[in-house]
Amino acid sequence: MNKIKPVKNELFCFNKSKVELVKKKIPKSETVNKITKLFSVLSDKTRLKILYSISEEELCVCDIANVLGVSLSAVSHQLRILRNLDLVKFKNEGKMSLYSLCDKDINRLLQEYK
Amino acid sequence: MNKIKPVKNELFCFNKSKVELVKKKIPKSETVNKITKLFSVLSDKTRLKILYSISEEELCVCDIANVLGVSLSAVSHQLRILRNLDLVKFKNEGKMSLYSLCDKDINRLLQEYK
DNA sequence: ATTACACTTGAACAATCATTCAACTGACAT
DNA sequence: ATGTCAGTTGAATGATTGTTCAAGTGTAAT
Repeated sequence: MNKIKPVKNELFCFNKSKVELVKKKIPKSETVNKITKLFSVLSDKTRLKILYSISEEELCVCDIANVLGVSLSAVSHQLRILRNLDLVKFKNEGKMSLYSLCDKDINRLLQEYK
Repeated sequence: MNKIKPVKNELFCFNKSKVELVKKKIPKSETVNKITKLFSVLSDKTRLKILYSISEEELCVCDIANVLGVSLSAVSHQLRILRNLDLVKFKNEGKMSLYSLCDKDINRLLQEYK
């Protein structure tokens, strides 16, 4: 109690040579960004379930909403995010939009962790 | 403008039999939770870089902080999250804590997306 | 005992994000 | 042309989350 610690306690210790070596093993920031972005998209329950839903057959937005039990709007918002990452594709059929998975790697990943 | 739409616009369309079929293909909610939790942990740059740093050799917290260029405190907070998911293990050596990866699957995943 | 060191931890803050609501668009049927 | 249907979109809101700051451990050396 009442100890005084005037200086920021963020200082160095470290094994400099080891640190320099390890630094080289970290992927470049562009790669790190891409990976975290992908995992971030996969880290939401609604989006993950959407991907499972359309992994084998294409579905309209309304069907997806019914499968998941969430609102149309919520699904549509999440589909946009999935589209932005090129994880899903869609085609218009009459008034409906039919969505399907368009990334084989993702499908493999999904099946692997199921 | 000024159109009046009194009712909620969340209503049904859907191919009922298809919906019921697809519902069965979605992993049970416990599984979905586990998967999203894992991906969520992997979706942060700091945590991802920590995992890359200690994927081959164990490091003390301070060295990790120096590798990433972030504060000790930030690293420590993130290490706790990684510990909670059993992705990393650590041992005390004198005053230092040496952290290392303890999940082979994760290491494979990291290398695969690098 | 005291001090320094290598962390850990809780509270606070700002930023990000998922969902809802309401309005809008574009296609189709009448 | 009007209305309905399937979906999109923007704004608002509440929740979650990453970092910082400050204080607190526990170990080891003096």
